[in-house]
This record gives sequence, C-alpha cells and structure tokens, in this order.
Amino acid sequence: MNKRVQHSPLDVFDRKILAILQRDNMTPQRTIGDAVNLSAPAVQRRIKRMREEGVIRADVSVVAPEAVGQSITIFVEVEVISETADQIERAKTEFAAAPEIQQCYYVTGEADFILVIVVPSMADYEALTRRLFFGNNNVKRFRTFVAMDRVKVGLGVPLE
Amino acid sequence: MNKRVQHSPLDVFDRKILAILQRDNMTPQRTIGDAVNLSAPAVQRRIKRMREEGVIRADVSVVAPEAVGQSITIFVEVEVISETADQIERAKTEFAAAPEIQQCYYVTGEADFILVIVVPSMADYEALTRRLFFGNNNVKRFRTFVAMDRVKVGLGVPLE
DNA sequence: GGCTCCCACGAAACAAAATTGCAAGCCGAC
DNA sequence: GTCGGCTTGCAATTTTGTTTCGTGGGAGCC
Repeated sequence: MNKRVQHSPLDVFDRKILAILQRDNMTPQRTIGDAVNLSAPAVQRRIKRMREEGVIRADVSVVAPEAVGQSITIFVEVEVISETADQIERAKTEFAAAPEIQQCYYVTGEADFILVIVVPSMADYEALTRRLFFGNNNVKRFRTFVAMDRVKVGLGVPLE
Repeated sequence: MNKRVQHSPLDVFDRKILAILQRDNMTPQRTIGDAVNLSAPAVQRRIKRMREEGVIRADVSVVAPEAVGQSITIFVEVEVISETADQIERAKTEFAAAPEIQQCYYVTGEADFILVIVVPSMADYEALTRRLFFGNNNVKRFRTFVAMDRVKVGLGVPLE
C-alpha cells in the first residue's frame, strides 16, 4: 500500500548528503559538493537517485503552526474496540484524511493509535473529537495530552 | 529562549504559497506564481519575508528512516518526579540533544513528556532507555509504544 | 598480464531558476 | 490633491541546477 521502492545501499557520501539535506534542502549542490568532497554533478546525480528510490520522501517547508493560527498541538492515544483488519484499515484511512492530524501511528501497547493534532483552539479540538471519536463507534476510549511546549519537532533521522 | 520573531499578518496569497511549499518546497516560483496569480518575483519576496519572520521555520528533505537503517519508531510517555522549573529545563535540554529523539513535547495530563524516537533496533532502544531514563533519577516512569505502521507522518499544518 | 565493459567521476557548456533594479500602480495620511 | 510608503510586474543579471562529454578506475574474462 505504501511506496515500496528498491533502496540500493547508501555509501558514506549519500549519508553525508542526506545529513545536510534533512537539515536544509536549499543548500546549493556546489556547497554540498565542497562539504563532502564531490563535484556538483556527482552530488546532483546522487540526490536524484535517492529521490527516485524513495530514500528522500519529500522536500518541504516547515511552517510554524502558531504563525498561521494553529497554536495548539495535541496528542491523542486512541483505543479501538474491534481490531479486525478492515476496521483498522478504515481507521487509518479516516485519520490520514483529516488535515488537522499531522501524524498518525498504529502502535502496540495500551493504545492502538497515537495521533498528533494541530488546531487553532480547544473548541476546534472539541469539535474534532466529536467528529472523529464520538462519531466513530469503534473507538473505545481516547486520552488527550495537550502540548505546552514543542521542545523539539522534526523528522530528521540519525545518520551514522 | 526560542525564536520569537514578529509575524506580520498573512494574507490569502501568503497562505496559498505556504500550502504549496509545505507540500513541496522545490516548486518553481514561477509555478507558484501561476497558481496564486502573482509574478515570480512577488512570490519570491513573500517567501523571503516569511523565512525572515520565522513563519517558515526550515526547508528540509524528509528522509525515509527505513532506508537508512532506522527502522523502528517508538513513542514514549515520560513521567518525572520533580517538576521544578530547572528540572524540567534540564530534561528538555537533554531530550533535545539526543539525535535519536525526533520529537519532544512537554505536555499536560498523565505524562509530562512525550517523545518520538527513531532507532535501528530494539537493542538500540533498550540502550537508549538505559541512558536516558534509568540513568536519570528524576524519571519516575515511562511507557513505551512501538509503531507498527507510520500511517501519516508530516509537519504540515492545515491552511486555507 | 592484458583486455573489455561498466560505472562513477569531474570539467565545461548549457538551461532554468532565483534575485535584483527599476518604474509604475495603489492606498492611506496629511 | 499630493506626498510617501508599500507592493507589484517586467527586464536584466546572477546564481543554481542539469546535461553532455571525455576520462579513469575496478570487475570479470580471456
């Protein structure tokens, strides 16, 4: 269901390039080349390959939520009643479709789903719970955590 | 302590531009201009302003964790013993410094911190808990959730 | 060893995109 | 009305990304 693309093994150059790109993907290829001791075209070819292979999933700007009026970040642990394959699939689809849901993970443990939600106000969150949880009769219960501080927020993965 | 930059109010153009950029920041300005009915330089100036004002926090490549051998995503709820200001500050600093910790939020509710962690293997996670939690005598307890599926992962905020 | 084939590389040429300079249009203040 | 600040579009310039081409090193095979 997801993009399953062949990943040819990454060498040291690739990793160094990734380390730079996941911090700032606007870095000129020439600069990257200098940093990793490679020519700009070589860097360009590697980046292109990694994009095609799905090693680089996307290239995005990170927007400050509070700057656009989405000032509240909320965590939710969701526990479902029935964990049949298609019930789970349905839930995944529904969660993935909601724009307020930034992240959704299907997890083991005391909860089934963990959601990261971004909304303008508590009232909006309340409305969302009504729609998403109370309106879904497969949701057994959910626990809410409100973020007071987004201490560290990123998608960077440790490299080397 | 963090970036406190003045956010001048965003108009419809800005929001449309942001909506595009947070999906794909490699979109040519010309294309963006066409989409929002503005010239490329106008788009460029707005983007520059939003970068300077901190509305756009960063521009990054999103790397597929499994492609670089970081195949396990883990959630942790951390509860601390003492919640004095400097104990909390110390914890924030420590969590923010760990490269395996992708995200760290300070939250209300039954937990104090919620962490999103990315590691190559369970053994690595075990080692990390030893260092981070058992090695920190202010950690009362922590609950672990292992992600079976990263259903939706992004930092995009709802716009429009 | 000597051979070819195959990649990945760097240098340079090239294309495309971003950036800058500038003149004009659009308010709001006086 | 007119001044001044702000934003725009267009055109020129500069920077950046991309393609082309020729070279060199390594793997496999005579």
